[in-house]
Amino acid sequence: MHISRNSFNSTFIFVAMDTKGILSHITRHVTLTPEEREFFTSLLIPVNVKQGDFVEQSGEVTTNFIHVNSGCLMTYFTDPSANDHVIQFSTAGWWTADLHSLTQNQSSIYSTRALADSEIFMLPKIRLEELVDRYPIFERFFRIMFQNSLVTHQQRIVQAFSFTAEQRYEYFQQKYPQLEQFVPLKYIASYLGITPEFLSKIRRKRMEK
Amino acid sequence: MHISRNSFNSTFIFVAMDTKGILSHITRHVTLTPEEREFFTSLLIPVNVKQGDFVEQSGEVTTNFIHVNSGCLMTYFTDPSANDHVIQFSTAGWWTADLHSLTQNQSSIYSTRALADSEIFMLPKIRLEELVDRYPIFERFFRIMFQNSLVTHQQRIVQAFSFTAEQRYEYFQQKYPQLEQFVPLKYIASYLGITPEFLSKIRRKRMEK
DNA sequence: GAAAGGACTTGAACTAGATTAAGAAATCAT
DNA sequence: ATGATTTCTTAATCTAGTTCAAGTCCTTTC
Repeated sequence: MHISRNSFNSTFIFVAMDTKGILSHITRHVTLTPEEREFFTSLLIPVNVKQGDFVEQSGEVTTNFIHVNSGCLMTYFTDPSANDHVIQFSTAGWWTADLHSLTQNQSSIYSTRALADSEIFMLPKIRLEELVDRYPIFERFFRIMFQNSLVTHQQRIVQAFSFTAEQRYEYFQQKYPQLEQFVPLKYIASYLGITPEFLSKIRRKRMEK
Repeated sequence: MHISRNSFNSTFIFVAMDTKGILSHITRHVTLTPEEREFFTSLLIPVNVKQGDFVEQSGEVTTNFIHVNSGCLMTYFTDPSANDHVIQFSTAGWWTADLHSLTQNQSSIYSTRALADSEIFMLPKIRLEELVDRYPIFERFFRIMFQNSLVTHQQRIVQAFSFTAEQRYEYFQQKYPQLEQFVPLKYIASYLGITPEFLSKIRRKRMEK
């Protein structure tokens, strides 16, 4: 999979970064004391990535939860025939992580790359463990977050099996209207589980209507 | 969808039921004090259901988490064309719930029925809220359970888009070897996202090898 | 134990979507 | 600006999986 001309860049840029966004996403679900906020933000590692950079690479063991502060990431799976399948796009406010790799300490089958210049926070797994041990309110936050994520995942499974490609495309447009404007169509096709050629046909058919 | 000859049975049978199984599943992930065990089990509503009975029906608002103590349940989605799609089989030790209906108080799009006579525990949502408020260790338990469930859901999405029907069938046989022996093939086909006719063809092809 | 309904299979015709190959349009590097 | 690389589209051909229709076997019921 090739994005722009940028090659793999392992030199992350560390910077000061605004934590308002991430805190407001958390306090939408739980209430935090100033102490909890302070400790939480002290664990975050802010990183700037450029379009095309890898954030995680398949084959390596994942050690971080990732939160997108601005920009957009894409997580994809490369099958044995070397075909890529986009699993998720993550825009501002989203979390992403390979939970299997993270919890089982096994090498990941997913890669995550930046689709645009992005600001992200990395939260190391061991820091998260300290966090929830010390402040159980974060246990609740992640419980709620995973619970909501499960709803989305279940809907995607239902759709994969009961919707046509065209219906999945319509749903995608409704749910993520901003994404289509800057994500290359081939990645959208991959996310929908179809070829770029077939997405092209669907788009033409819909234009003609 | 029709299972055996049993008709809808809304008269659940309440009985004493062994809580060893459910407690051992929980203590695999977290350690409980005797007080926590006691309080937790006091919230559970044991129910016996017969093969074919509905446990939850689409169109109604879900109010319970469900844990299977013995037997087997099936959760399915009925699409606008009245075709059923099996989402999950739940055997002993599994939890099931429509999290969307449960958290948003909206009517469920899923139905859950017993594929065999089963013993289940129902945990009302409001009781769960009391539980996690009082004993945060259960917040952790459900966080871990949802986290693990997400891994499984993610794998199913990957497979839906990158495996052929035959590969999905092979994976299903490996992962749930006991299920094929008593679950009607048409439900397995539905779970795999194919027609019973096509599953038949796959099975024949594999027999000939 | 006959009849009836459901479960599973088989085969023929069909379709959603893949593959291959090529051209057009957009983007990027120098 | 120009050439090179990538993205998107179009069209022809092909295939995995569906639909429809019929037939067999098994289970349940009276």
